[in-house]
Amino acid sequence: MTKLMAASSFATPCANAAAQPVGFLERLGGTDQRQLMALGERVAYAAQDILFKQGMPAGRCFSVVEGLVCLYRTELNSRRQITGFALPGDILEIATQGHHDVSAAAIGPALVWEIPREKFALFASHRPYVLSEIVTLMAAEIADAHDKMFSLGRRAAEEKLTVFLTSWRDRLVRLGRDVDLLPVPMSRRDIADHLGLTVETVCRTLAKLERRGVLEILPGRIRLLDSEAAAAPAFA
Amino acid sequence: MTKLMAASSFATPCANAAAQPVGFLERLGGTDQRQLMALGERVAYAAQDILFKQGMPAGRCFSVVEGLVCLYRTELNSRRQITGFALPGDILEIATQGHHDVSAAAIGPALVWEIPREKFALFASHRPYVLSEIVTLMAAEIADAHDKMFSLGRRAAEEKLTVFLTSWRDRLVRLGRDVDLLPVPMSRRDIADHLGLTVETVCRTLAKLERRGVLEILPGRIRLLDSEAAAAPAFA
DNA sequence: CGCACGGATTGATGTGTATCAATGCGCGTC
DNA sequence: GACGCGCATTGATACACATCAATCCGTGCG
Repeated sequence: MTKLMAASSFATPCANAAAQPVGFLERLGGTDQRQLMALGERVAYAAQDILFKQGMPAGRCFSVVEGLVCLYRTELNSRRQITGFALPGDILEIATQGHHDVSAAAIGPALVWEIPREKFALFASHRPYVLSEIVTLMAAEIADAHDKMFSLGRRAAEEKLTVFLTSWRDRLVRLGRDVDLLPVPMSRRDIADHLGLTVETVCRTLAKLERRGVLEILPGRIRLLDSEAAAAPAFA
Repeated sequence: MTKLMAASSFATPCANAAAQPVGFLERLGGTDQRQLMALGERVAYAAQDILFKQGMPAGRCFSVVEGLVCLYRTELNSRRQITGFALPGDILEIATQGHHDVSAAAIGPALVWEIPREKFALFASHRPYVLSEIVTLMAAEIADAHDKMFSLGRRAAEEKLTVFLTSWRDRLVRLGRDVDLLPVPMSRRDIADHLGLTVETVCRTLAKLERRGVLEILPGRIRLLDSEAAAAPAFA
C-alpha cells in the first residue's frame, strides 16, 4: 500500500465525470463500509489544526467527514504550495507508504475519520476490489494533478482564479451544496498559495473581476455572475 | 483499473528513495515479467511521433524501453504543459480508465513496449501483488506531481532550472548512465514547457548560470560544475 | 465599549519574465 | 556548396505580478 490524497480544484476536463456515491467509503457499499468505519475513529480538529506533516511517518489514513482540509508542501524558509483542498468524502493518504509527502491542516473546524494503516491493509487484504477502487481514486488524483500543473505553469492570474472558482463550485455542487452564493471558506492566502500567486494579486484580480461584472465579492462568499468564466479548457 | 504515468524531474525529496530494480516490469520478477512481456509488443517511434493523445480512449498501457518520451497537456490555442519525461523502465497509463488525460510524444527515436489494456487486466486479475505494485508506482507519481506543483508555483526561473537539471541527472544516474557530461536530449522549448517558462528565459537563465560557473553548456549536453546547485529542498 | 489583531484591500513601486525581433548556427536537402 | 529551416541565443522593450507599505474592517477580548 502506499499513498493517496484526492482533492481537486483546478479545471477537471476529463477526470471525475460525475459521482453520485460521493466518497470512497460510500462506494464500498453497506456492509463493507460499516465494518471499515468501525475500524477507525472520528477525530475533531479545530481551525488551523494539523492532521499530519510532511516527512512524518504515515501511520494512518484519513477521510474528511465534515469541514475543509488543505494539503500542502512547505520549505524551510516558508514558501508554501497548497496541492489541494479536501472536502467531505475525500480520502487522504490511503496509499502512502513510509512518510507523508505533504502536510494537512484543517481550514476550519473539521471532523475526520481516521484508521491505522495496518488495520486498513488487513481489511483490504481479503477484499481485492478495494485495491482497484484505490487505483481508480489515485488515477483521478493524478489527472487532477496534471490539471493543476497546467494551471500553475501556463495560466495567468485571472484565468487561474476563474478556473479555480468554477472548479470549486462544481465540487460543491457534486456534494449537493447550494452554490448560489458560493462559500469560499479558505483565506486569500490559501488561494494564493494554491494558485502560485500572492495574496495581493488574488485580491486585486478578484476586485478587477468584480468591477467587470464577472462576480460579486461578499465576506466569505463569492457570487459567480457570468457563465463566461467557465471557459472550459478543451483538448487539441 | 485506471491510469499511471511515472516520470519525475523536479526535486524528489522523499519519494523514490532509490531503486535497484529499475522498472515496474523488472520488479515483477522473472517468470511474470517474461509472461507479461509476451502479451505485448514492441513499437518503434521516430522523433516527434505521438504515442497517444489526451482525450483519446486509453486502449493500452506503455512502457518505455529505449529513448525518451514526454507527457504533456495542451489547450486549443497552443499552450502546452509538459507534465513529465519518461525514461526506460517508466510505465505510462497503466491505470488510465476511459480516456487519456495527457498526450505522449517521443523526444527522439524511441522503443516502447505496449500491451492492450484488457490483456494486462487479465494478467493482473489473478496476481494480486501486481495491483499493489501499481499502487506503489502511482503513489510515487503523486508525490512527484506534488514536487512539480511546488516548483511551478513557488520557484523562480533559476531555481526551477537548477532543480530540474540535478533531478534529471539523478534519474539518469539511477539508470546507470554516465552523467559526467549530462545529456539533455529535450529541446529548450520542452524544458520551458515543463517548467512553466519561455524558451528565451530558459536560454538566458542557463547562460547566466554558465557565466556564474555553475554549469557549462555544450550542444545537447550540460556539465554541472558546482554541487551547490543541489540546494536540496527540505521539510519544515 | 474601546482595543488589539489578523485577514482583506488598495496604492506605489520594483523586477522577473514574457514578448517582439534579430542574428547565429547546425544540419539536411537539392 | 548554397540554400532553407528549425532551434538556440541575445537584445530591446513591455507588462504582469511581486514587493513594500498603509489603511480598512470584522471579530474576539479585556
